[in-house]
Amino acid sequence: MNNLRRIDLNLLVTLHALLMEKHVSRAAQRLHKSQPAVSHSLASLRAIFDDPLLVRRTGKLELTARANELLPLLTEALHQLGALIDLPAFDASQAKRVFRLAMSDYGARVVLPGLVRRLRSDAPGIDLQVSQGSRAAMLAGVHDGEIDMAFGVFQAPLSDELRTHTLFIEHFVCAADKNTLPQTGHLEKTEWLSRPHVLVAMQSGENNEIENALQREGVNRRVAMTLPHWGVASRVVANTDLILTAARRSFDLFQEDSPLQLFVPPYPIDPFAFNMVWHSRRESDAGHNWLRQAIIGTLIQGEDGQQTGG
Amino acid sequence: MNNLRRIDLNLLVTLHALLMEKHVSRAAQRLHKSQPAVSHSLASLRAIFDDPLLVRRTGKLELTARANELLPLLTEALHQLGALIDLPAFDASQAKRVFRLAMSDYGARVVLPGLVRRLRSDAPGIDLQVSQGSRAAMLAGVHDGEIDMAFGVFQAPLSDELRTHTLFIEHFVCAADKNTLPQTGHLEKTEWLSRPHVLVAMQSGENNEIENALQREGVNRRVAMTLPHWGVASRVVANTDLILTAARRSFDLFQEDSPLQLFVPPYPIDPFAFNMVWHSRRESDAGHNWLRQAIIGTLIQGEDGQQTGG
DNA sequence: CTTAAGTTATTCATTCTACGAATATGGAAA
DNA sequence: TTTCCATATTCGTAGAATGAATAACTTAAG
Repeated sequence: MNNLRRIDLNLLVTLHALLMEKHVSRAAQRLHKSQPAVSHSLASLRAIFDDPLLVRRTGKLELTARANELLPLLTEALHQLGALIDLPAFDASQAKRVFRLAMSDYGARVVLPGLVRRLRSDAPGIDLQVSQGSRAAMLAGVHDGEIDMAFGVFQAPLSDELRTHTLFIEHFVCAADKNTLPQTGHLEKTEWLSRPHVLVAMQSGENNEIENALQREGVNRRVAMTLPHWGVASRVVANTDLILTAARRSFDLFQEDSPLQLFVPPYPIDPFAFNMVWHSRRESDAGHNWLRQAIIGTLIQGEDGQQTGG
Repeated sequence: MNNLRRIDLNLLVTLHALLMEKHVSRAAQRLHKSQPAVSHSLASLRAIFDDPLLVRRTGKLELTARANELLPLLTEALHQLGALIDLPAFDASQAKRVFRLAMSDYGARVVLPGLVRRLRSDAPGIDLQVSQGSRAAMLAGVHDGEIDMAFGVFQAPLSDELRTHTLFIEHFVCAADKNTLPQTGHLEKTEWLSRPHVLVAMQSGENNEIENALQREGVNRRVAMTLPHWGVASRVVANTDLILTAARRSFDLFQEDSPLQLFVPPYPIDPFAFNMVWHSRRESDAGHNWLRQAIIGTLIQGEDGQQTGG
């Protein structure tokens, strides 16, 4: 494909006209050019392909073997380019269609509010069907076409047919009742470890970046409570000495009168990439593209509004 | 495809570089152009596609939905064009391959001598396997891929997947022993009808242009002998009062000391088109193309050497 | 808020080249 | 040969692509 840089692609359009017409003057007419111009192009093409391409035979011009070989390939390729150029732009406001998304409740919390607002205003005809499943199940669904897009934490090297886009990098923050914290608004390692903790886990036994981080440091914390509901977790902490360490975006941020105080964990916890995954066959699906773009857009817009101090 | 004329296709190469790099300056570098040049191209592309294509987002350029939609299609189409350009020319002298041809003995008589000579000198590695069959069987063979090319008299509208090329238009001539003909060297209608005739027919009951012509005129001739062997037929006529009416090219022309005299039939007989037929899927097969071209070439070259006076 | 760094857009003078008018050349037919 | 028709060539020119310089943005840092 590098060689495309070396030649003038417009010559190929002229070549196509020439091979179809088998007549320089008529090809020129068809191209709205002069006969000498097309003759020039033909000379260039002959040099490029190192073949006469058109030869006189009993008065008429006929295709050489090489030209015969080129014609069908050329026709096909140019048709593709032609289709590309007047590909109609996707009109989201008129689109009527259902997309099937798969995500955890955390994903839903992060992705859906902004997206749904966007859909209602810009694409009222687009509906969503959200399902939930294990990472493997979601990927299988995407692969089989039962799911249009999956969201979550997926390890980078997926199947060749799957495409990934990192929507954002998520960090962990801690939350505790304001009244239980010192003036500084955060806890040092020892104080942090001495308090009881709440763990939010979709599935028990799933990869847990928090425990990994503590293990690396050679310390232990007491998990007084485990639950799978992000939204409930932050409410549980209020008016207790419990500490919740969870993905930043799982908190209702900037909530007035919140009894909770957020702070950076005293032990560094690996952030994780939250990804969107789809099948490569959907790459050229205008609607699918639009939705992906919309999701990316709403998440970036939401970024500012959800920014914490750190 | 008409719209391809309206835009500069080279812009699409630039577009591809831009979408791949997501970076104007790097795209320029990849294309060995300056940054302003690519920026200009980007402006043109934005006008053409009526879409920003690349937008700033947290510092980096990102693809719009439209661009995302275009990228895979564009990549595909440009790959095709790239492959087209450095398609290696077919090297007949090195080619090693077998072609399966189907033709009648008349076809063999006309096509093979010149073709085989050409193959031995220019493409010694190309072998031929010639088979014979009814018209329908030959066409079926071509259709199913068991036969690479078929030769014969085929009615114009064949299957959509089949391609036809008329190799030449064949006329009928008469032959008789020189000693049985008047000084003029030819026979008038009554004399011609009064003599016994030889009919060459591949299959009895096949379309017969000669009898058709006579029937149109409302006359009848006596066929004293029918045989399917073109080569033998002309030898049979020598030293008899028989008249042979057959395709011009079936005679060994310009044969010295031939006892036969050729002359134009007194009744006009419809000429027929002798065609080559192949499957459209072979259109872009370099070797197949070369052979077709070789066949056309040898038949045209042979044309002069076989020309009779009329 | 200001400055600095990095990137894209714009301007404009220059260079190139694709273009077409005129014409030469070639090939087939009469 | 001449005539006709089609392609190739020549060459001056108009218009487009190009890039140096620079403006305008955007983000990040001080």
